[in-house]
Amino acid sequence: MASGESPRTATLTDVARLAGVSIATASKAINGRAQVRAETRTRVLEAAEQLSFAPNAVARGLLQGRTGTVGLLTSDLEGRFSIPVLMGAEDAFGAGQVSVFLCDARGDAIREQHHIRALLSRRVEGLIVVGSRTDPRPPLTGDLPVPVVYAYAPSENPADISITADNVSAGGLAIDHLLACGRRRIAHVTGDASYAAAQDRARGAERAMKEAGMELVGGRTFFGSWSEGWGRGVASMILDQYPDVDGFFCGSDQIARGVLDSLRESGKDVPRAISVIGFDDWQVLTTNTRPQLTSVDMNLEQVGRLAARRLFEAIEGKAAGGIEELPCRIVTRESSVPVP
Amino acid sequence: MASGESPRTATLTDVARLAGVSIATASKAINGRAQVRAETRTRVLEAAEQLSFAPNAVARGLLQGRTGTVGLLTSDLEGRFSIPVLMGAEDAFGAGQVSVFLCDARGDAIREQHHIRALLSRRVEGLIVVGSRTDPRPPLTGDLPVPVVYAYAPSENPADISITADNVSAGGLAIDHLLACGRRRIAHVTGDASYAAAQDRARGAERAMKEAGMELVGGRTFFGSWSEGWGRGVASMILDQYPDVDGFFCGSDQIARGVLDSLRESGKDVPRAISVIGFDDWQVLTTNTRPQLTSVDMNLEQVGRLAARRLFEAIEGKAAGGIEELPCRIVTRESSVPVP
DNA sequence: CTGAAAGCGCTTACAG
DNA sequence: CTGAAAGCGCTTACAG
Repeated sequence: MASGESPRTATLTDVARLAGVSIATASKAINGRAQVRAETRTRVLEAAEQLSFAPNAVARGLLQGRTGTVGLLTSDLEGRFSIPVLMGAEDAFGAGQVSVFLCDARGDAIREQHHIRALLSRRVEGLIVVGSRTDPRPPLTGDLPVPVVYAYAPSENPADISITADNVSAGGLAIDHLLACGRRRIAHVTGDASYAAAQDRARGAERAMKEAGMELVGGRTFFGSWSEGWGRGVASMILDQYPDVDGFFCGSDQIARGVLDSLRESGKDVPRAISVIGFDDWQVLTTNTRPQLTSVDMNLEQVGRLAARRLFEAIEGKAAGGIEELPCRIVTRESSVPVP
Repeated sequence: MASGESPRTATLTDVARLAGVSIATASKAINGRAQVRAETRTRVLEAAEQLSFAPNAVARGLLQGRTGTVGLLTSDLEGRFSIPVLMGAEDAFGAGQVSVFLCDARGDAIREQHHIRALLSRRVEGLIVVGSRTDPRPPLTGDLPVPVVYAYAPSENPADISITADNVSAGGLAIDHLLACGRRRIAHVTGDASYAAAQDRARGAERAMKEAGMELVGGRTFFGSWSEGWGRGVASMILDQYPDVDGFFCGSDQIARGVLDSLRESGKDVPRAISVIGFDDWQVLTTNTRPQLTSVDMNLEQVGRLAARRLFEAIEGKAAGGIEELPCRIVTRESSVPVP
C-alpha cells in the first residue's frame, strides 16, 4: 500500500514474453483486433493481468500522432467565474478520454507564453483559454499549430472560436422576471462600468424596460463597484430619492446582498413591498440572505462544456469561428416571490 | 492569427535537412551539447528558428523514461478548500518544468479509479490527491507504480505522505488572539461535529482556555452547522444565556457572519464590547462584514506548494512518509481590534 | 492466425 | 566535430 520499490512498470514485451507470443500479436490481442485466435487472446490477457500491464499511452500517441491531451489555460484559478467553466470543460473532456493539462497564467502574459510553449512541446491537440471577465481579450499570439477556443472571455478576433454567456439577454430576463412579479418602478444597480458584463446587462435591462413601455428608476443604470458596500449605499440613496421603487435588479449577488441589508434596515419588506434579483447565483450569498436571493445563473459549466465540444470539433477539422453566447437562466428564490 | 491549416509541425528531421546535418548533430546543437562546431550550431539553430521547431517532449520523454508530468486528483473543483491547494501545487510544478494533469473525481470512487488508470497510462511520475475535508481519507488502492502525496485531506495510512493544516494549533491561536484583545468570556461556536476540522479547532481552543486558567462560555463548544443561520441563532441564544460574553471564536467565516449580524441586531458593539474572529479567511465574507472580520488563514496555497515539493522528493526517491501539519495564521481586521 | 519489420521523434553511446 | 545505429514502447501493413 505504501509506495514501495517499483518493480519497473510492465511493458508489452514483458506481456508477450510471458504469454509466449510476439509483441505484434500481444498488441493485437490487447487492442481487440480481430485476427487473433481466442485461446491466444486469453493467454495474452491473462499475462497482461498478471503483470498489471497498462499500455503506455505516450508511446501509442507518438505512433499515432495524437496525444489525447489538451491544455486548459486560465488567467486566475481563484476566480469564481473561471472555476465553473473549467469544471465543465474538464468534465466534458474526461468523458471523452482526453486528459487535461491545467495551467494558471495568473494574469501574466509572460507566464502565459511560457505555458503555451510547454503545452505545445507536449503536443496538446488544442487549447482552451478561460478568462474571468467577458471583455474580449487579445488572442494568443504566434500562430499556433493547434486550434484554440476562448471560454467566458471571448477573443478580440471575431474569426476565433469563442464561447461566453449572453449577458445582454440576461439583463432582459431579469427585468422580465421583475415585471412578471408585478413590479413597475425598477432600479438597476450594478458594478464597475468598465466591465463589459456590467454594460451588457444594463443594455439588456434598459431595452426590456423600453419594450414594456417604461424606464428604469432614475432614468438610468447605477454603475458603481462589485461590492456589498456599494449595494448598501446606492440602495439607501435610491430609497430616499425614489421612495416608490418596488424592484431592484442587481448586477451581482454581492451588490444584491448589500441592497437587501439596506432594505432590511430601512424596514422595507422583501418580497412583499420590493422584489430583488441578483446575478451570478453564487450559493454562499444567495442562500444565506434574508430572504434568500433570486439570481441569474450564467450556466458557466455549460460554457465550459460547449467550449470542450467546439475544441473537439476544431481538432477534427470541423472548425467554425465566431462567438457563441449561451443563454442564462433565472433561479427563483424568496426575494422575488410575487405577492398578491 | 486564425488557426489556419497547419503545415505539419516541424520535426528534428526537417531541421537537420534544412541545416544540412544529421539529426544526431541537430539534436546535439539544439540541446547545447558541447561537441558541436559553433558555426554548425548556428546553422542548426537558424533552421530550427525558421521552421519554428519545438522539440517533441513526448518523444523525448519516451526515450528518457520520464514524462515530466504529474496528476492532480481532486474530489471537488468547486470546493473553496481544494482550489487554493491546487493553485499552490500548480504554481510549484509550473516553476519546475512539470506539467499538471487535472482530474476531478467529483467525489465518486469509480471516477477516481478511472482517472487514475488514465493518468498511469499517460505515465505521470506522481500523484497529488487533494481533498476538501481534513478527515483522513482511504488511501488510493491497488499499489501504484508512482508516489502519491495527499493534500489537505490526509491519508488514513500514516505511512503515506500527507500534508494538511494544523487545525488544533489554529484553535489555540484564535483563542490566544482573543485573550490578547483582553477578552475573558469567550464562546466557541462552530460547524458540524462530524468534521475533523471542527473537532480539532475545538480541541485547540479548549486547551488554550485551560492553559489560561479559564474555560469556554457554557463550558463547552457549540457545534452546529457551517452556516450563517446557525451563527445567527446560536449567537442570540448565547447572548441571552450568557450576557457577559465578550468574545466569539467562530469555526468558519460563514458562521462568523451570522454571529456578527446577530450581534449587530442586538445592538452589541463589535469590537468595543465583543470581539469576533472567524475561520478560513474567505475574502468575500471577511471584507464585506461590518466591521470587517478577523479570521484564521490556513495557508492552503502553502499546503499545495509543500505537497508538490514532497512529491518531487518522493519521485527522486527521497520519500519520507508521515503527516505534516502546516501552521495557520491570524489575519487581523476590525472585528477584533483591542479597545482600551 | 502469427510474427518480422518498419517507423513515430527523439537521444545517446560509439565509430570515424 | 560529425553521423550511422540502436532503441524508448508501441502499432500497423505485409508476408507467411
